[in-house]
Amino acid sequence: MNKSDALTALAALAQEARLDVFRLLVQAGPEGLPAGQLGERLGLPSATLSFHLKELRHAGLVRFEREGRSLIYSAELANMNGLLAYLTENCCQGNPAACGVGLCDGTKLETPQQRKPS
Amino acid sequence: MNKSDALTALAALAQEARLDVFRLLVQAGPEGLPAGQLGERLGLPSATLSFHLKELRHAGLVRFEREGRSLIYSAELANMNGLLAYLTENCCQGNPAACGVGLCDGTKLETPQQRKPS
DNA sequence: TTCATATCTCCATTTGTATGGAAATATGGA
DNA sequence: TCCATATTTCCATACAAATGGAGATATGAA
Repeated sequence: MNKSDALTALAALAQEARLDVFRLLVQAGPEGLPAGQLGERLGLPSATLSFHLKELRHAGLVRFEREGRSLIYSAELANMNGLLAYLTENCCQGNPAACGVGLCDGTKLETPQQRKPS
Repeated sequence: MNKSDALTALAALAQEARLDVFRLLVQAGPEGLPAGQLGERLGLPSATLSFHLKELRHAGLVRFEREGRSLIYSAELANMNGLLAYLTENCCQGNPAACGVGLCDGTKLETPQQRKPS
């Protein structure tokens, strides 16, 4: 995952309809869901849904395959993971053990350095 | 993490300067970095940097504390983790073991359902 | 071939975001 | 008190993204 891909993916997810669609597909898993069902569940007009699905595709976050008259969309989990890894890369000066692997929470550090919220 | 917070955080990260700033702070860890050093390392004019830091703050992704004349910014790692958790919530029909915990890659599924990319 | 279904593309309108110079504010030192 | 430093706020300009109706396209069934 490079910076440009990460930016495209983040921009794709930074939109309510697309975030909803993506999370629904993540939850659906590799089986995926047909476009029509996505639109129905989320209450999106077809033109709007199609626009957002295209954005998600261009961002590499979903794929589709045709099945009869339906297009079955599913999440690109590997790319999602690449994005998460990009965000957390070298967390805490490359000392991931210091703040928890994968989900870095800083709580295990010896000097928690408490700070007031801004 | 609710949807609205997730959207705000994603929108904040979907911008090159802010993504750079945030990753630098994630890497710096709880010690953080002064605003000036961020601007210097990333080549951002002060007004531009300040604008982006404000966005990141409002999104709950960074905090700051004053130290003399400098403002020391650091990443809100707990909120970052909340965002990642929100994205991967109920991955693969709530069967996280099926696709790897934390970083869900789908490779461990019994029926990988290979699909052509779109 | 003709029709119904599923989805997409086109496009005009509306809305929101990024940029950076200039001036304002806050802190600490002389 | 006055100045230098660090950072912010103000603001005009420029650019990008979301929406959804109408019509186009693709598939399968009769």
